[in-house]
Amino acid sequence: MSKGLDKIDFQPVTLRDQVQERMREAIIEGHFKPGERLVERPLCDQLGVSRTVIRETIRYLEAEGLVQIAPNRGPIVSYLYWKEARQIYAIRRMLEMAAAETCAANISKELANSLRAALKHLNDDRKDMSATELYHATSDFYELIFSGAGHDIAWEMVQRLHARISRLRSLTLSTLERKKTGPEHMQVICDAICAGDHQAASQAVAEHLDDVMSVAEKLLADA
Amino acid sequence: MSKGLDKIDFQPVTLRDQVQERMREAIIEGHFKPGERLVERPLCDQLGVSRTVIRETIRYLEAEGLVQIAPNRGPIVSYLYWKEARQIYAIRRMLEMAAAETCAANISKELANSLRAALKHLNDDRKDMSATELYHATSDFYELIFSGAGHDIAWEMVQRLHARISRLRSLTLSTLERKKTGPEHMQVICDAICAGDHQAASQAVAEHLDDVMSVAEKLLADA
DNA sequence: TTTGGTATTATGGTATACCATAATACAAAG
DNA sequence: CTTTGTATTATGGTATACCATAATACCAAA
Repeated sequence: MSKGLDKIDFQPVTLRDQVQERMREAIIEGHFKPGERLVERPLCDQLGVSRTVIRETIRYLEAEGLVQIAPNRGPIVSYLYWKEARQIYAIRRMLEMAAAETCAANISKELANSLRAALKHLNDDRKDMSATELYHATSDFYELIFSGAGHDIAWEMVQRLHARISRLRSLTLSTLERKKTGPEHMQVICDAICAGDHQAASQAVAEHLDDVMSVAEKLLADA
Repeated sequence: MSKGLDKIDFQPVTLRDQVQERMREAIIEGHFKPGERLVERPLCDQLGVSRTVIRETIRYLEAEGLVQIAPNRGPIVSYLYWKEARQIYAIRRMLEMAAAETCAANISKELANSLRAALKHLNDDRKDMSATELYHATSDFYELIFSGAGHDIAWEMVQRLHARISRLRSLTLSTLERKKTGPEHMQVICDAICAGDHQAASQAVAEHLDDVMSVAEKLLADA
């Protein structure tokens, strides 16, 4: 129990935040297709907010890389080519390997339990989870790894990178039905980290991402 | 020679772009101190633009991590603690090592010449360069490495990370007078890459960053 | 000195109005 | 029928004005 009263850190959820969240989700989930124009005034009507809010949101998403500005045409949903996806996977690979390694080195009883719990939750409820729920559950697992490693900035970057390629995820999921190697890999990763074997942890993450990447590559046999 | 006429890809430099550039520079150069409030209307007056532009700019810089939003107080220049700077250096280290390695593996005569030219420019004109010019010249050198490696997304990330810690740069420069190991390290890096020795290149980059990092650490003996 | 109220300020949010440009449609001329 | 020029429309870009709220500072009273 803390002495005195806890500070109330009520952070007001601004309209912007909500709009940002919704538009980001919409892009990630594929409701807006790559190249699709994001015309401001219709968006205002749809979301019931003013143009200012929409425009600020678009600026934010532009910085995140989800939206591009076509000169004299306005914002469009970013295209994603293999050329870029490949780089994104490579960066994620580095960041995740480092996080797993450090996390394994810093492993504690509690952290190990949290990791196992997250994985168990993911495996048990996999069947009756929507795509978004599954995404969040997986994300929770990885977040534990990054926070366990003290790599919160890297975690933020990974999330952003992930958002940019997440439109592929719907494809990979639907076409390959997750190939079932995903969960296995995660189990191996979890075990290695909990055992404090940083080398094995790093290795397991690398293999997992190589796998995911090769699947994605087959799908993007375009530019 | 291309057949017919080249497409003119005139991208209009919008007001936003200019304001973004100027505010980013101002933060990076330390004209705005960490924690300083960025009050919108005075900024409008100073820059001679409308609030809309300022607000959009702030959203963008917020996504970049240079600006934070204090609830019910508005935007402030982000604080920077060693806890975060350390992570940023670590990430940069990974990305730059990878870029140097790949660049060395892909080395060509022309690329080697460009690299050497960039470094020569940097060394020759070092004395009569302003801090910003020196920054840009250094940046040009690294950009060659990243583009030579085909890591343009990583390059973008490195630039952003660099912006966030660049306020330290003014400190490191002024207090240690650049210790003179910087140019030496860059020479080693350049030589290794041009020789196609990817292992040495990667190693040289790592050493350089370890060095920079240790300098920064001494300065940020705070939180 | 502490309490309480008031005035100011900055912000988030909204609504418009205006202009320049790009796309489109359409009409006129060859 | 094709080409050229023009008019319309949609849109992005910019600038202002307005309101409600929260934070702050300041001042007066107990």
